[in-house]
Amino acid sequence: MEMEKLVSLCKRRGFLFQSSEIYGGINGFWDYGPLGVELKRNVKEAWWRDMVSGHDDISTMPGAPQPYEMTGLDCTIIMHPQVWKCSGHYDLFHDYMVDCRQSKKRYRHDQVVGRWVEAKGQKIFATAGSDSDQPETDIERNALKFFGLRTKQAEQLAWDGAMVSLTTVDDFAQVLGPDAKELGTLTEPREYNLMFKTTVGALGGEENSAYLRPETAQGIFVNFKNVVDSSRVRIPFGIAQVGKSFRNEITPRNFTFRSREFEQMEIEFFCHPSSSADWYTYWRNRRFQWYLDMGLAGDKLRLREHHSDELSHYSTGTADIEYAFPFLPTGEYGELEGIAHRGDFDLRSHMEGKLDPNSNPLTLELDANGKPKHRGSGKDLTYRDDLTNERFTPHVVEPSAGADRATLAFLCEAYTEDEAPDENGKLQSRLVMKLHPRIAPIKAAVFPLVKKDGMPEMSQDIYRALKKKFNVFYDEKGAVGRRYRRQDEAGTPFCITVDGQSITDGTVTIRHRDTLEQWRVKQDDVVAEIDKLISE
RNA sequence: GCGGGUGUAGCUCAAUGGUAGAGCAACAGCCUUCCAAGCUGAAGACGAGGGUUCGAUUCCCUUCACCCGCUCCA
Repeated sequence: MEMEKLVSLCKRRGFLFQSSEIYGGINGFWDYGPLGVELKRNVKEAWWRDMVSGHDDISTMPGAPQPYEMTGLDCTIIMHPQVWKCSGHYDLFHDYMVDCRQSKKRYRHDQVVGRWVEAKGQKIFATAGSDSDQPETDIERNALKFFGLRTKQAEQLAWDGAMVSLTTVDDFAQVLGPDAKELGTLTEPREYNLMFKTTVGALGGEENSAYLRPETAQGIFVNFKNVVDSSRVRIPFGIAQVGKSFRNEITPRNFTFRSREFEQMEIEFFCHPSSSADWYTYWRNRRFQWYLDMGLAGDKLRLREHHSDELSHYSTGTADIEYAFPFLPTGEYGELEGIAHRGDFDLRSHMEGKLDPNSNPLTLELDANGKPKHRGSGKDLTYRDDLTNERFTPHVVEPSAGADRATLAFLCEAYTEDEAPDENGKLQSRLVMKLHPRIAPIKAAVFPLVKKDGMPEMSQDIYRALKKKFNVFYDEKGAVGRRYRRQDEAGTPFCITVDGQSITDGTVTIRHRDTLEQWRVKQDDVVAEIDKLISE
């Protein structure tokens, strides 16, 4: 399937539009149209229903170590800036970069080092990149090469001062980039802030800076104590949240796959350290099965367990659920959801302060003065099991899913071109979105076969009866075959048609989107029949 | 961020330095008793900004977006 065809269909039928399209669009932002909003809502509601509100707190789920509780949360997009400092996002997302126009390489501004040097009457700042093992040697070699000198002519280089960072240089016109042959190929340092920055308060300056969350997870961690204190949940339990997150992706691409504003469906599952590995396995398998149940099947969907050398040392497991999106090269997969065993990293970070992710065991990251780099809340986020009287910092298993990515995968999987017979029995091409009935935007369409003989009236009665429970669509215009085809493109799984026989015996036909089969049911049974068909 | 490509109606595509055409879709009617493309009618577009020109959708510059390849991806 070619991606352009799906993009075209999404726009034509109102699944997805480019954001701000009348102004030329904005890179990395997408809008859901009338059909798309229903689809995405259904995806999110199916997730919430299956993971949270429909979860059985009493029974032991297959594969789970024991019964567990699930609860929800909806927290703000803007939080205290310290949240992101302790979580590690602030440091990781905040860099000044310079690009070399000639070598196409990109460097951290503060990690490029160099020396002022003069030869042949010209003074330049020769540099070496941060990956250099011997910066002094590399700087000299680059300078010699630039001036067209041999190694034995090194005495012609008149050095001015010691090796310093590029941050001390204002005029880039005299800078020789680490991999450049000419001067002035480096761009001005640009701030790469992967978090969206905003200002709180109408008069806010820099000290009032805040960030749009790059993930929903941290809101759950900082509310962990609130939930425990207010809801009578006991460990093990999970807190779920669905909501928007924002990341300044460097290269948004591939339709909605890498968007700058996107929606996450995340669970933070809190458990005793001794059972966290079992819970990790449970969630990994549970989440994989969910996508299978929702219609992503075959070898396009896979569960990829990270190798041990990919893992943080505090994690005993991470797995990605991946889908072979049509815009990716053959054999490559894109991430739909990551399930991570995160140990006690997150709760400890918000108690103690930003932890050094390279330390083992984990310790606070300190600044140049030996003080904590980012101070934590100081609040006690440990948990006391009042049956055993044991106090511990819970471990966390995090199934983190992308709502937009899941929606996109369902759209890709559903897109089907097949053949169906026309009125003469001749096969004609057909475009059909084979969406799972649970997520289909429209559950059923109701048609009078022709617009006379009482068929519209009977159809409208059925439409109204269905509308009380489902999103259904009524259409009486044009040839019935065309109406079927329109619903096929929207992914409507069932079409109900009132024909001549309906008027005499009170039965109507139900047509199945994928098989084109039709069968008759009594008018009074239509709602129950559709309900049954959608729930299957 | 770099290189290449593409931007004309809702979609797919034409043509042109001198008022932009078509097919399909959509809309209003007509006709139709089960699987798109029957009849009639009306409607709808040169991504944005600037320049050259008497005149620019066309030539030039800038910008925005999309696609491909690199780069990046906590």
